[in-house]
Amino acid sequence: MRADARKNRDHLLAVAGTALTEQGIDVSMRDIARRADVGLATLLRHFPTREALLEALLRTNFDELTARAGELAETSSPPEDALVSWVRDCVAWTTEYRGVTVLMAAAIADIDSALHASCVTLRAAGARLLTRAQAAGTARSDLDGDDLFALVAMLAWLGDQPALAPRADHLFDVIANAILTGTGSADTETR
Amino acid sequence: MRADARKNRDHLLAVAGTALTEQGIDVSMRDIARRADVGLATLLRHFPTREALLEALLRTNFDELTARAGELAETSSPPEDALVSWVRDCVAWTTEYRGVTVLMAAAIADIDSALHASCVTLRAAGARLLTRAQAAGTARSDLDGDDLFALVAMLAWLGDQPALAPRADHLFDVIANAILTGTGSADTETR
DNA sequence: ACCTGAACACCGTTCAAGT
DNA sequence: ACCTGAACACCGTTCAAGT
Repeated sequence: MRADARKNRDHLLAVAGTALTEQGIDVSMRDIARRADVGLATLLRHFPTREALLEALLRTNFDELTARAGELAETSSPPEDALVSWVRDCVAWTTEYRGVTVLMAAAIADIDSALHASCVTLRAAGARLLTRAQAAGTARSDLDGDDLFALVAMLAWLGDQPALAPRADHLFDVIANAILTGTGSADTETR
Repeated sequence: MRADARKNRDHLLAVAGTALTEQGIDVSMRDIARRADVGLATLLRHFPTREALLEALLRTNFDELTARAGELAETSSPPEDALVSWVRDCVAWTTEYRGVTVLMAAAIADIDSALHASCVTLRAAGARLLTRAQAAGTARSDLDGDDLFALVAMLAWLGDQPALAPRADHLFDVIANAILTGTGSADTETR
């Protein structure tokens, strides 16, 4: 990449970051280009879709969350605490980018989305923590990585809705509790 | 209202109904007008916003759900069964109108939304069933009408996301179970 | 190589002009 | 009273033309 292009790209990412956190995930691409004093077509040449822009912007966050899952899996703390703590981190992170949850929910099933790989990695990281807690007998045995991803998405979505957000913390506890309720009540309920 | 206007209105509602179920809640108002062979401005004069159109269209559904809550509160079936059954009905209904959940979540806090009153009524209906189950000691005591509304919204939203929908039924059971887990585990968890 | 203005097909809002 | 075309300010996509 040419030096001027690289500089342009970095500048676009910086501007996009503030625009997205301020206005939410739905800011118009035109707006971002305007803020960066750049033609719309230039922005789109660097990042052909909103997903591509987000992928570049959120890569760090995704990597951090994945790394954190790895650390938590190594520690000696109880597996169920590690799991809940990680889920909490995931949900908390999304509040920074209002509306990102819907894009992630779409990306996990869309091979062509620029966010697809990151979402799949995230799901796998969660699945490992979940399996570990299940092996210890402290998480419901009838959940898998897809379920956990969906539960995280639901909680993140909740925080995105201004009218429902006040209940987000409380319902986080309720659902975390449900995940950890153990296999006993799960068995009686699924059959 | 003049007879021709009434006829126009009914026709618009019929067309909008099929358009919304087919394409989801985000169909363009222009599209609906086109389908109805009517100017866009005419559609907007009858229904100035998307919410207004939905309010007219979904009034019947809202009324049915509210009425059903009333019936369930009267029956001799266990209060917890009534509650879960009603929540299931609510969630199932929203699958017919893809995307309606986000609008409802916004409307419950927006006095000016045409959907506000219907959402408030729905929340109250759910709260009554919840209170009844709590009085019987079969639902978590630390939930209120807002929590229940949010939980229903989360489950409805889940069904709206194609990638997550396959888990919707299973997670419905998980969350229904969490609502009914009783006050015991709730107490240990909230303090 | 990289950038950009402009044309395009869309959207919802608004209103003056028609019947 | 009720309807409507048209102008408006937006959006993301696409591409020929510039440096």
